Amino acid sequence: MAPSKSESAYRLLHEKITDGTFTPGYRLVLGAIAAELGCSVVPVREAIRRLEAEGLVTFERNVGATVAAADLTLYMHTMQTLAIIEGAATALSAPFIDADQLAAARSINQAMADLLVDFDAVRFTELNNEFHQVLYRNCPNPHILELVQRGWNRLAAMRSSSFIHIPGRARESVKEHASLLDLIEANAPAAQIEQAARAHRTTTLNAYLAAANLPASPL
Amino acid sequence: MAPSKSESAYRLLHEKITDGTFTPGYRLVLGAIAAELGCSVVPVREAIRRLEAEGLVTFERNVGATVAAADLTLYMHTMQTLAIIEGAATALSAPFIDADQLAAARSINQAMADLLVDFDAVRFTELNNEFHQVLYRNCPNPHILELVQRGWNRLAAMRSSSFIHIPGRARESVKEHASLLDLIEANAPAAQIEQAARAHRTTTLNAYLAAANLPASPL
DNA sequence: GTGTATGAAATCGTATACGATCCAGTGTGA
DNA sequence: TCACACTGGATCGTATACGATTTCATACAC
Repeated sequence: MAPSKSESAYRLLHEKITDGTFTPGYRLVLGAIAAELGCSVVPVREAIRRLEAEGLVTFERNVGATVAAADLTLYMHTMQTLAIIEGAATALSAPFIDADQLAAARSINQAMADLLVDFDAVRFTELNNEFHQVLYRNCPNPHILELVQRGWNRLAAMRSSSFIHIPGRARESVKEHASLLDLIEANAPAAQIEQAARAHRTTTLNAYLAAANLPASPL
Repeated sequence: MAPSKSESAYRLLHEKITDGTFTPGYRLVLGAIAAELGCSVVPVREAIRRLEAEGLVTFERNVGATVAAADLTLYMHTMQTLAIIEGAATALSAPFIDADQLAAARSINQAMADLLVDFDAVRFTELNNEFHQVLYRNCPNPHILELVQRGWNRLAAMRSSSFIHIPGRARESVKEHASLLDLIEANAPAAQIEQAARAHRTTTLNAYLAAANLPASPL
């Protein structure tokens, strides 16, 4: 069955926001979106309400919706939250990661290592996303998985406007990934895996914070 | 200004779901809710979309919305997630907790201790909620605060149907609260506070899991 | 030149209407 | 008795319409 108009509108907006077509601050005008989709405003309103509840857009009564503003601080905050939740997701997923998945993760990480020679920040980021998502693909806790997804969505939405590449981090990142995979392969205790996964994201976060002359994250 | 109909509908439903009036599985019929509120269905639909995005209701196309189902597993999962996020929120808030707040927290905990003599589970739960919320009231990270709130909402929504009191936990809980407050008062490092806050919720969670003959949480 | 009133255009908020879809209960034939 | 097509009612999905609110440009007073 064809998706409902409301669903279509939701997907369209979600995609355009997360892929950077609509940058933070972009004004979402109901009528215009409805016209583009060839539908009325009612389904579009619903879609926007959902996006609002997910934190991707802000909504002001009688004024309208805009793509959620994202300053560096919010970016950091999101990274921080994501660090915590991702750590949990990875630890919970670890017992269910099979050999294929592990191999895929190693292969992605190798591709990232290869990129270090002739660096391409955009491609590196893509691979990085893939790597992380492979790890908790079969997380048994749908609630945590949903929170991780939300975190990544926010990051993606912000990245276009505030992404900075930090020299040297890429190399460390690849190493940290490898260590994490080793832990998982060795069936390390969940708490240890969680700690490693969290530390990895926190280290990245702190690199960003340092680059912006901000104090390091306390966690 | 009077809240919009959409906002009213949202608040009404949110409240009824979280306070247990509408238990999981309860069918939310658009027309009926609209009639009760004296408005049309359009604002009600928007409200339900928001609640759906927050995980409080499930929505099936052409069928309708129901209050999100909650089995014991989901309850546990939510507790687990909350443990992690709450730990972070508490740690981040600690540097901003002033003397008044600390005193308030101690006073609430004392009231909980007093309740142990002539136990009242409902009142104890209320105080427990208050205690936790005092701790991260001025968390500097709005994103984390939002996630904590979401977690509590889910718990509240589920509690009416699946709340179980575990004998003996109350006493330990009060002790753990006191230790946490001591750490905060002593300006302990954030990581240590986070660990204590997380451990507190995880211990509670594991008590529930044990009571249900389920394996303990790995984190 | 600065600040304030005014009005029109843009946009939002919601009611109403109606076709589309689902569901439960009924009847029919094997 | 059971399986299955049918049908009526309940409910959802969306278009359209219009009043309400905001915004911004313009005109005017000081």
